Amino acid sequence: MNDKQEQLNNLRHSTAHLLAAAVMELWPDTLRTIGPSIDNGFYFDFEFKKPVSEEDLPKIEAKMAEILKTWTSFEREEVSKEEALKRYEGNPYKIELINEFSDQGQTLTFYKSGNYEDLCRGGHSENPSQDLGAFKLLSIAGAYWRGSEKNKMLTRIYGTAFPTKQELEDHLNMLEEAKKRDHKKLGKELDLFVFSDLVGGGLPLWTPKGTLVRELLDNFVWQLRKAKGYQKVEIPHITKRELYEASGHWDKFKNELFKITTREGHEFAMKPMNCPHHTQIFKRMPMSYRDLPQRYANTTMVYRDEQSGELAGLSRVRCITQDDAHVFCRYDQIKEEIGNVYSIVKDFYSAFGFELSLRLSLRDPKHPENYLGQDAQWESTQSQLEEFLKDNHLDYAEGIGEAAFYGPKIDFMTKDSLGRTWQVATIQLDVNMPQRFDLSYANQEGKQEVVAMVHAAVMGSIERFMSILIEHYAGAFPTWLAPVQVMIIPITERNNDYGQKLLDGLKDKNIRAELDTNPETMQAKIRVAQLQKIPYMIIIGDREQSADQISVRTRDGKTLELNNFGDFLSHLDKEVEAKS
RNA sequence: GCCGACGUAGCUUAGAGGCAAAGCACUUCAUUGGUAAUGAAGAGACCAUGGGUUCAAUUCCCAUCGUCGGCUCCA
Repeated sequence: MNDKQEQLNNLRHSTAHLLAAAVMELWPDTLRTIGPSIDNGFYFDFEFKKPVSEEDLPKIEAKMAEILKTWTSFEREEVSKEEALKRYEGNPYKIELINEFSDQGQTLTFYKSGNYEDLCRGGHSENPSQDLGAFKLLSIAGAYWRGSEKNKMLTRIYGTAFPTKQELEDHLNMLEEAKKRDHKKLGKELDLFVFSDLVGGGLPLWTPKGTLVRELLDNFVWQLRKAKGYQKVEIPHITKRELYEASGHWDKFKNELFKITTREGHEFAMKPMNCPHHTQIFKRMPMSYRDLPQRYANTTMVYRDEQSGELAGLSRVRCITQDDAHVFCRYDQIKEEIGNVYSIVKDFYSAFGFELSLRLSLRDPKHPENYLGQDAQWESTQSQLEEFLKDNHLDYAEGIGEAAFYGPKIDFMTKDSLGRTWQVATIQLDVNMPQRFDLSYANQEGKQEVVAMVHAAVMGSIERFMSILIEHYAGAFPTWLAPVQVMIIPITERNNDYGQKLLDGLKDKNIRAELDTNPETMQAKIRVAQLQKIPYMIIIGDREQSADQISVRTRDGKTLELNNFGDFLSHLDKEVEAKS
């Protein structure tokens, strides 16, 4: 962490103290817990005796400003366990922390400014009354004590703080801007997907335009995969319970499965993932070492019974379209296959100018019961992924406990418009499923050996990828992805026939074009096309028609320097080919 | 699932214990224009659903469903 970041964290942590001080003055019977700095600000968790609401935030902010005047420093004080416990009589949260810290042999410290002091390990602004002040309380939310749903739910107040008012204002403006690119809002405005109360929450319905974009994306992934020797497979969306008992999914995820009982009483489930189905395709006949790798690609929906409170637009749904693939290979082929997947992922995301961060998702050694297989297996698969990352000089973070229950992963993450991180692509190395399903091949000596399985998704969930893509482009898709690429706008009805001729010409070249013959002004038609973020508008009046020419406006409001229809077609061709 | 906020026309929103409003979109008529909204008229609402309080509930209360922001979970 650099100095600047540390100073910012200190500033925010100090502002969190200030928040707690204000709350304690306003409602003295409140129980304080903890208040760290976070990515874009800070929070503080309280147990209020009387509920507070967002309407109270201005009042708290005013109190904070008042108290701040008296804060000239943060004074550190070392305190004995007994003394610390005495200061927090009646606050079980602080008592729990104090006992825990002192059991670990930590020195207990308090930090005091003005009349407010709090148990705290430090990291504060040196001159609070000068440095603090550019802060804003943002929202109120519930949060479990210490992040466990077994614990009591506390009230969390989120806020943000910056060194200057200007930076605070810029940040708040950014949040406003982000709301405008919210995929839920744009999805409606651009007519990409809808939800229906009758169909149910978390089950998006895709409109013609949205479906088109999904298909274009999936085709792009397929082009990249095809070049690496993948083959398409297809599977049913339900299966007998026994398949998941064999895979281990039933044990681990039975509560999240949509279950079906047939009229004869047999138990089926909607598939929540595809790997077990794919194993049965591999298993259809004896395989030789010469047959490997078998690379199966399958874009298909999976269904998971997510808790209702977790659903969020397209980011978290109950039916997920995965662009899934499974590679069954020999152990000596693992490295190359992982390299192939990585190269597909890289090519795919760079076409959109996405920044990806990588995470090596490892198992949590403290909870072996959450994972299949033996320690030695995990050490081997984890180190293979790590080696791959190092060999390719890739920056990554380690995610302990982020592995799948059957194997470690390399996860690719990106952010939405509000800066929330989401996982998109994933590469998973799995030696457990092949054992469980007895997936083997005959080696050169004719002996049976177990295969390794590489699970790979490029977009991950198409729904989630769409949400991020919509926000990334603020709805203005690049031309190759735009549902409507060209809108033809005749200035008067006299020009409609000429417009139709141009439309036919565009359709002949497989360009997605429409003709706006509404009896509106040209300005109004331009506005509609503009709001739909259509990349190109062909505007034609008597002038263009008589000269057999066109005038082309882009959605940036510029006019293209060409007026020959043929020139425009080759301009489009080049742009779509370049995929940018 | 948990905490909190919110559900009014296709969309965005106003409203108040006593006949439910506006803009956009839609339909019709007029207008035929030069790079982000031509004008007029019309139609469109079980005010999320189910209970309760009240002479009277879209408004107040309770429950359910849904959405949003978090928390938890995420193969």
